[in-house]
Amino acid sequence: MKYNFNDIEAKWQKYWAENQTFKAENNSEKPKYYVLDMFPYPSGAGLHVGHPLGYIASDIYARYKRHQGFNVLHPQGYDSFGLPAEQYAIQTGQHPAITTEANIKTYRRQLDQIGFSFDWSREVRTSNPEYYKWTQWIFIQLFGSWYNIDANAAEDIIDLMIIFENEGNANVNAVCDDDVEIFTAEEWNAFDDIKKQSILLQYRLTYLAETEVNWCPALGTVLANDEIVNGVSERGGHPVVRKKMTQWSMRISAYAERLLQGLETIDWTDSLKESQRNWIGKSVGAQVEFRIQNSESRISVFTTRPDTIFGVSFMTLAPEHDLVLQITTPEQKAEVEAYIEATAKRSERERMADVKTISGVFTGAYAEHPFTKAPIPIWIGDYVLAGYGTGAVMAVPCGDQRDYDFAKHFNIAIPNIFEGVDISEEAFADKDKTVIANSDFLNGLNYKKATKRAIFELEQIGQGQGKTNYRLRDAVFSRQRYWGEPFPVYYVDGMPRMIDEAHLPIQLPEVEKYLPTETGEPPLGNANVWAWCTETNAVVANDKINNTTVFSLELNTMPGWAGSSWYFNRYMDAGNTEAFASKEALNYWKDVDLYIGGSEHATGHLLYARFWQKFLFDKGFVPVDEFAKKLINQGMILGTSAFVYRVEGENKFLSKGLIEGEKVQPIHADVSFINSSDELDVEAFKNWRAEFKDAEFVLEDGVYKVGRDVEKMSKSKYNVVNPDDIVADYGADSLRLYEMFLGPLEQYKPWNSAGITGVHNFLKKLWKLYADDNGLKVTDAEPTKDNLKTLHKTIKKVQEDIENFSFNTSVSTFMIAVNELTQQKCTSKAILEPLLVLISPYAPHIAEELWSQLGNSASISTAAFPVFDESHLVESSKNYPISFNGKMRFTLELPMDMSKDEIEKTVMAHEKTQEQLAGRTPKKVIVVPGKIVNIVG
RNA sequence: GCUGAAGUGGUGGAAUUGGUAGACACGUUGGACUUAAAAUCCAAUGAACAUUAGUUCGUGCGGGUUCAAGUCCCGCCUUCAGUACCA
Repeated sequence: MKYNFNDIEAKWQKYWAENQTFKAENNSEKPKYYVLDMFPYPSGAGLHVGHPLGYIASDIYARYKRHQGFNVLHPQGYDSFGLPAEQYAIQTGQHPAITTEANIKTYRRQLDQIGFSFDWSREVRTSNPEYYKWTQWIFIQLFGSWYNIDANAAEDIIDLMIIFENEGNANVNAVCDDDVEIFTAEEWNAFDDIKKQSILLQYRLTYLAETEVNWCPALGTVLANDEIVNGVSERGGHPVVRKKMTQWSMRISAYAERLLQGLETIDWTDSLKESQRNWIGKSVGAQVEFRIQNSESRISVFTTRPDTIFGVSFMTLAPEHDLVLQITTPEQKAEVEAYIEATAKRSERERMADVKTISGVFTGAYAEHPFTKAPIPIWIGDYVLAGYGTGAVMAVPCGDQRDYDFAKHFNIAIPNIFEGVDISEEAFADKDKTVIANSDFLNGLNYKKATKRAIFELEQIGQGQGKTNYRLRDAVFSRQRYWGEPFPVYYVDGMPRMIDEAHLPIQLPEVEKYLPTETGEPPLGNANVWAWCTETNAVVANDKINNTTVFSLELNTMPGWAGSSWYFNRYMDAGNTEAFASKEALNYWKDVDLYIGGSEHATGHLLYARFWQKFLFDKGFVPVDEFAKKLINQGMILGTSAFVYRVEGENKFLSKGLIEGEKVQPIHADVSFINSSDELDVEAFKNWRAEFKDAEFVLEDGVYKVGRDVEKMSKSKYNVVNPDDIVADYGADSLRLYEMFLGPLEQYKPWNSAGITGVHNFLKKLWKLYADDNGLKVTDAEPTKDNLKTLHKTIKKVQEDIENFSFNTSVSTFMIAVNELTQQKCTSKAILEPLLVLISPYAPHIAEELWSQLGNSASISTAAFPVFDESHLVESSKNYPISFNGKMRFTLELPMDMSKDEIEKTVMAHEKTQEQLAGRTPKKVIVVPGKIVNIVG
């Protein structure tokens, strides 16, 4: 019998699929366990060896939990809406659905051959209408809800309307737009429908609002900040302008505090929680109102240092601030307008990057200090961001370095309000050491007391109150793209209405072109006929052929994170057509027990998903308000790129050792042309591309050496290693073991195919332990003491490793176990059978094959995890290292049951000890039973 | 700047949390088998000196605590990741 991995793996993959071995049941006597991977976007390039890393880890854990007797849910699906398929459609005209379908086929084939224990009967695809029906449904729920701060939960918008009808909105404590007007019940009832709708929109959890965005006219879409480089689009280099657009937004800010608090209840990595905390950016302080001289308006500022209110010597407004043009004096008008224009030209990113330049303009206007009534000059400056707080600051130069720098630069006074502190060189911002001076009623108080007092006094005169501010902004939810979820929205008199749930899903219409329309509408505007919606249940909608648009439909689509914000709930009951999942399924599975994925989603997907989950929880649709108990970030597997060096201006390549002092241009060479000694297959490289065909190669020692560098694996860097090749050459089990063996799961590490022979050899040795040319070697022989010791040592270590997610060390443990058992010539079934169960999460195919060879008819995945028995590890004696002054000298074997005193006596009487002491008397003897004896002196 | 993580042989990485540093694997060297190669097996492999024992030095750097420090404390350096004019 030979270890023929290709046949074995194909055989068991087929068996698992046919027998639905890993199908999870929605009700079971067993305890539930839900292991989830972040689902992939099926890109056209297929999988590289880096992608399966997290899936292998989660698969090991899922298989382990099955052995432990859990009912394990381990699903997989596709985040199948996304930009690349749309880009491809723009270039080729091929419908993104076709591209996506083809890519998914490739992904599925690649995943299948690695032998994952996914329950494919629950597969989800975010681009399937049966799936996005429920994404649209959740959107409708958000639209129909508002956030009640008193209840600290989302509530039905109808309840809010009832309050408005009965008592107006004066006492409503809601998260809503800042500029909501106050009205009485009578006023509300007198409003017309449009007015009512526009007010409600200011309360809804998803709402339409004018948002300032980066608009790229050439691409016809909004760009995120990181898609802009030096003021032009990253893709194509087209100009980008700041533009106000009406967009859907998600009122995630309503959940800021709960998103922050919830972090305490979940077992996620500290770095990830910290990222989310920073992103939410809570700061506690006060909102202060400043009167403006000769004006009815007031400037509202947020400050974390109300204790320094007497140190204010100027105010700064963001250039975009609403009041700027209103308060600017005629003398300063020209200068201010020039400044505003200059800053508007710079992208937000440029402004952020350039922190050193101090710029600003005096408006000519003065505010009035709330207590001293002294005039305070009002400036504008681009170091104040319109998007944070109120877009205005009270500048306290003695207590804030930026204010200090600004004051110095423009020669503004810097009054000192701190006791015993020198501020001639820099501002003093140490809250803990603060004692206030020159500040009227705050004199002599520390930071904490002064803050409290200042807020109290501000409240007394009606010019401020305590306030908590969050950095977290509401999330823009509209995209001018084709390949995303359509909104279930139509417009009547400019007001959005939801399409009745009965008509969901609103399917994507067919379009000729995937670009924006000539009139600048999003791609969905290209649809000739798109008929869906209903006011009085009649079919009405955009129909360009008959020109019968009755109610226009929303033409934007949802962003990529819409579908991924709730998919974990869909897996619980993926086929349900009545609800996104049944109550029974949701109550049974509840939440994800273990979630594995990349840390790059820290402030995107993982925050939005928590937000939606909390919303669904508030509305009673899900039983828990955090969707994932534990989360692990797998590191990335990087590629080792290879470089050849072309002499500039010539078609001549120098070997790595010869480039010193030469002007060469490094060019990526495909890593498949490189052997394990970094030598280039020159012929293969020449045939790669026409431009290299006639190139000259300067060798060293008869070979061409390439340079190497570790980079992200990517097609464009020609450093991609395809798992298909590894599986063909070494088998899926080798790939699985090797990916784990490479290093700690969370770590970033380069792929290096050279080492895979190590784990492959291990699998061959494992096979040989069970079978040789004459067939199966396993017997019913009684296990020896050594056999049992090896087995139980391995059980203990492997169990600990899996529970700590140190999968890399258990691979070593297996190697040691197999080496020991081989040396012990172990053939005992009582040892070799449980050993297979230990190995099967890591290398399921070989384990399953040998398991069946041993005469088991059911899959190994139904076997129980072996029980650790400590008694096999207890020894009768132990080698004690004997050290003198901390330096190891020799070891002595002593019985385990010896007492401390007896050990000391025996050691001191030993001839080697006497030899070492050479007649001297030791000062001290330290005995640590089971560990070491140290003789000092 | 801030936050988080990490610095151990030629390489990837172990070290039961303060107890014989370098497990396991790759690589390298030597050997066996073979006409030869591949495959397989065996041995050596942190450094220096001694080449028989052995000795000394070694976990980014400098201190400290301890009988004993990769591990704990203080002060630095470097790398990676995230984030950034947040009032």
